[in-house]
Amino acid sequence: MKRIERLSVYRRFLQEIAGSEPGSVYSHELAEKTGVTPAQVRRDLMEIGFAGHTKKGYRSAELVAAIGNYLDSPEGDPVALVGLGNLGRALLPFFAGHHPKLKITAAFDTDPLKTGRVICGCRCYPFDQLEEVIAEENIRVAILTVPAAAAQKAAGRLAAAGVRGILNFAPALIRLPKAVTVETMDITIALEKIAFFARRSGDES
Amino acid sequence: MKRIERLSVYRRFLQEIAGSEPGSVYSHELAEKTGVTPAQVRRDLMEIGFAGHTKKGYRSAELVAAIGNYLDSPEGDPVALVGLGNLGRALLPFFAGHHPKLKITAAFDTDPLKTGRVICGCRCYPFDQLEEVIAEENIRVAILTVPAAAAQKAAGRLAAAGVRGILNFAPALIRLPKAVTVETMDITIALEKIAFFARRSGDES
DNA sequence: GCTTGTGAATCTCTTCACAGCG
DNA sequence: CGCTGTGAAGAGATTCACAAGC
Repeated sequence: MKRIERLSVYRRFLQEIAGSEPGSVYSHELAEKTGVTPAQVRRDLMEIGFAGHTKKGYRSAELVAAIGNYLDSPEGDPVALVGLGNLGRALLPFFAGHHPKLKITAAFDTDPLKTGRVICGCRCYPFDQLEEVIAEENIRVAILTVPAAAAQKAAGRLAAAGVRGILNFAPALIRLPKAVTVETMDITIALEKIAFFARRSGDES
Repeated sequence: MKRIERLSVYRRFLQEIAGSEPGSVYSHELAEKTGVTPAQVRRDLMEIGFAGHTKKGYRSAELVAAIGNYLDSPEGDPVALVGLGNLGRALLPFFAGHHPKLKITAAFDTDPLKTGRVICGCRCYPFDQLEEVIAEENIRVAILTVPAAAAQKAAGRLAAAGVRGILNFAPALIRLPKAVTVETMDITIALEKIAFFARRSGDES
């Protein structure tokens, strides 16, 4: 559902301007600043049951709260990071302290040189302890940054351990029961797509 | 267009199994292995004008060639990497030598400590030389891994320098003339979405 | 005049289902 | 038979367009 992503984007924009604005936004402002149409903004907010006021728009602070109420789990979600290669290690500082509800609290790797440490406030465990730690910390969300060949197996273990959502960076198809949400961010495929469209538009050379 | 992504995925699968297969694939095999429906596979291949043979499926080697012919620019595309923070540096080894058509050939950063070097076969330039190097190497595709606050400005310079497609990792809306393709991979928003669905399914605690 | 809220229309993408063929 | 190719139906998501309210 794309609406969920848009709601995140609306919220981020509202938080960025918080303080320096009159307390309300119109659908066309929100739309303009987030790259969608005004009708879409209104439809999205309607869908989560948030009402505005004719002529006065939507109260910003309340809207942020409403979106948070809709999207976030109240206590926040601990996140596991599986795979401490280049990409995995780069993601740790990306999230460290940046998000109020999502925190990477445990990382896993098979390489003993990488485990036992604490990086960016995140404790690194050997891969063997995956089930144990996930159960202990009640982790439901994971980021997967292992090599493609190891992805399906790791994902299966995550799901079996209780994880319900996986953000997968490995260029591999992951097959899991549909109760588990898997979103694959495949950088190579995204680049191939972009190169394709880049070639299409304004082809000169 | 999602079809482009699926074609990339089909190709990758076919390349992975190349050699260890009978030379042909059926739409249902390809579908099964890439997570789509057989009808979709047939429709996609039809759309790029690749014909199979009733009862014998699609010739693998020719299909790979047809997809390549459709997707790739024949000479390959040099890619610029803008921003050598944690994420940018992690992407260099990710691509180094892994893709026959897409190679990161130039990287840029404002920090003089990071420039002047060659990392993973990619030369690092100061940000000032962006226009110059992009013109010289005829770069059309870029990956943007600068902080959100710098993203719009950097994207604008890239577009002005001739870049036609940008893969943006900065959590920021980028506004450019529509002749430039921008695809934003927003990790935070993807995680928020996954956490949302993770909470929805199998909610127990 | 300006907004929001929303049914209806539209557009886009996916799947169905079957003719045609080896 | 079992498979491809594809028109037609279907499902989703987006936009239109306008009533209602300030």
